[in-house]
Amino acid sequence: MPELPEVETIVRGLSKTLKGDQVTQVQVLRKDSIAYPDTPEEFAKMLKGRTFQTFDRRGKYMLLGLDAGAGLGVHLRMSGRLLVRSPKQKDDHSFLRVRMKLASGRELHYEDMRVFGRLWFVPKTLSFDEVIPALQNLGVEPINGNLTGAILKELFARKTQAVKSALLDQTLISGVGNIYADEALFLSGIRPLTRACDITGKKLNLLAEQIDQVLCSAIKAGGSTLRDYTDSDGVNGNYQNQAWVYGRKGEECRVCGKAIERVKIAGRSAHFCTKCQK
DNA sequence: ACTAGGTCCTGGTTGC
DNA sequence: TGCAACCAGGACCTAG
Repeated sequence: MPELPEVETIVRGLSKTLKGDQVTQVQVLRKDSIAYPDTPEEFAKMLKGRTFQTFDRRGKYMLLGLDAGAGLGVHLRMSGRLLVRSPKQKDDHSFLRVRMKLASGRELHYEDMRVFGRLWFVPKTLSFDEVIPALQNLGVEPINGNLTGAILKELFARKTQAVKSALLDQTLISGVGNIYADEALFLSGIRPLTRACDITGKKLNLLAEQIDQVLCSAIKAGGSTLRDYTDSDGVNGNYQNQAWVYGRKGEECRVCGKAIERVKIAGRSAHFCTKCQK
């Protein structure tokens, strides 16, 4: 499940390999994967002939700028992948949802087992924000020092929900998902069920710092190794091997040795250490 | 205004 | 061994 670091890694990869390449043919194999325009035919027709120029990320959204003022938005959700493939490669295409043939002779594949991810074509007459309304409501980018304890204090001031749920709310903070939320809470010594508004200033400073830290470390490591995640070259990242709590239910805490607990919070699993997190 | 829960989707896991 | 039921999870929608 790609979160901010994985999306950032993919965008950086694509900017190196895809810049200047042109889409010569578009094949939509699963119409559900297209969020805009309404029909796959329109999507294919509009995207055909466009050239990739810029590569940006906002939260977990990829924003790819095309020539003639157009754009392509991509959200991978759970299991989406955006991969540059050589047509000679004998890959498993069972999850291929959109195939984009390129002038370079390569193919850009959108693969997505669970079909939760979406692609948006952004015509020159509209902005990314207009085509993908959720972009307008995204919260603060939590890396590069953007997120501070003071900001968290303001965001959490009236939030009675569990801090874990607040961290996953993309309108508060954009890009944090289940893995890094659990990891940042562990590193901050905060239990995921703590009400967001009950966390003190000092802890909020630490939490802001750890969120930034854990995301940047993952970017440096090339993103997480997850069930469904690979970068744009199809190479696995390697962060997961270092996970403190995520996916480690019943295993020993790397700090104190106590068994890692897992609970459900608002429908999401949360992993934590009862001794290290108070 | 805010929060919790259901929904989508499919391969993997669990349980009978 | 075989098969059905259940599970994971991000964002969106609805209900309370």
